[in-house]
Amino acid sequence: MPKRGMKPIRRQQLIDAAIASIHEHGFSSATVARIARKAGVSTGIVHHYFADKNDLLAATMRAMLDILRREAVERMRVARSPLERLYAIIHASYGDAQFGEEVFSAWLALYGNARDSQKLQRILFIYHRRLHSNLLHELVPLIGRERAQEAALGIGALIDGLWLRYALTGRPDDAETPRAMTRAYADAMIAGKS
Amino acid sequence: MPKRGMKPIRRQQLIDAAIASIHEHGFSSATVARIARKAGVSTGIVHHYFADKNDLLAATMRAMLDILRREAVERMRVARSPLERLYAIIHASYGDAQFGEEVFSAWLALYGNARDSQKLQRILFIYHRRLHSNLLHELVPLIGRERAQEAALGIGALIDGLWLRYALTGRPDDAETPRAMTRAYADAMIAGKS
DNA sequence: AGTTTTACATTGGACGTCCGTCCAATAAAA
DNA sequence: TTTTATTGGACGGACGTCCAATGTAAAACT
Repeated sequence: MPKRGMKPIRRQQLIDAAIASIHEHGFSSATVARIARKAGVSTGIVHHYFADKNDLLAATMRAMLDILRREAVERMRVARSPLERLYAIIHASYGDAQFGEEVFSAWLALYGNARDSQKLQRILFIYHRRLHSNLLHELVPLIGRERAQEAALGIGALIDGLWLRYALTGRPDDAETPRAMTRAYADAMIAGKS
Repeated sequence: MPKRGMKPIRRQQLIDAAIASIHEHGFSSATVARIARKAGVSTGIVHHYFADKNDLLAATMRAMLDILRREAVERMRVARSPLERLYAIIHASYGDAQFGEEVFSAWLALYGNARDSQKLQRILFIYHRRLHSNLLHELVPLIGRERAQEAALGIGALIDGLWLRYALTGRPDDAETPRAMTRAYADAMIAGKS
């Protein structure tokens, strides 16, 4: 069975299995054995492709962020104005790819357990900084640097908050409602006084 | 040393210790032994006052929600109009008592690990339902039932989102900024068309 | 008031379980 | 023959839970 160049395939399989496991039984029940079994491989293989369990978890989180990033880049490429690019970021933040229920709970679980590991904390910090920076970049030409700061904070928070609500109530099929609400909030922040 | 009626005292001590432990070393490192040691008691006592570890965790979460609830009730008692009561809910949601860094990370950790336990999930669900219901009750007389639904969802989400940001960046000293932003959002939702 | 009894508080370690990690062995492709 | 992929179990450690033993304050009794 063994062929060469299995590395990227197995890594992806294990990442997918990790997401599914966290979703099904929760973070603390997502053991190496369970993840391996769900991926259809033995437990030993995990440590052949990842340094340890935490490394797999970090890779899982990075993979989720990468989906998000790629979708945002793609959508911003075709946008032609700051407002359009702002909408693109908002649209991508509720991207279909990550609007699956599985990715939801996995993301949330890693959120809650980030304090355990320096690595996870760092990845999370990068996500926040990038989202804020992207929002800020489009907002500044619209409303100036000062008000853009607050607007970026608010829009980012609303994205996370709506996300959280949908993650917990488990209604991942409807991505357009939170998108429209976030756009409306952005409009209000842009039009609003001070 | 043992006196009668230690039950409420020890329970509170253990709950406080649980919050502190989760904050310091993360959720998965908050073992029964560590919590007990931080409370200054032996490990056995934990199972004398709580059914098991999960029961202690659930009680911890309930205690945090109770602080929130009491503060909201207190503030709404003196409010005289729907808008004032809406502001009271918003104010209480960033209450000083729970704006401590410790409570922050504990809350977040329990969020992320809610899927493990039916109990935690239920408590979290109750919190969301209550917040939404309270917001809705004050919004309906202002903008009608239909638009109130969306406004309540958005305000609740913004509260959670801003909370999350402050929890992760760890800046618990400034409670007034998120309050003002949430009030501004509420104003926009009330004034806005659609 | 002094003594006994009762009920509770508390300890600290034993027990069984489960987990992450490691490793020797095997198998297949190059 | 060499390299890579993969297995499955062994190992040590950590954790939650349980329990027998001990100490003490309060109540009951004489």
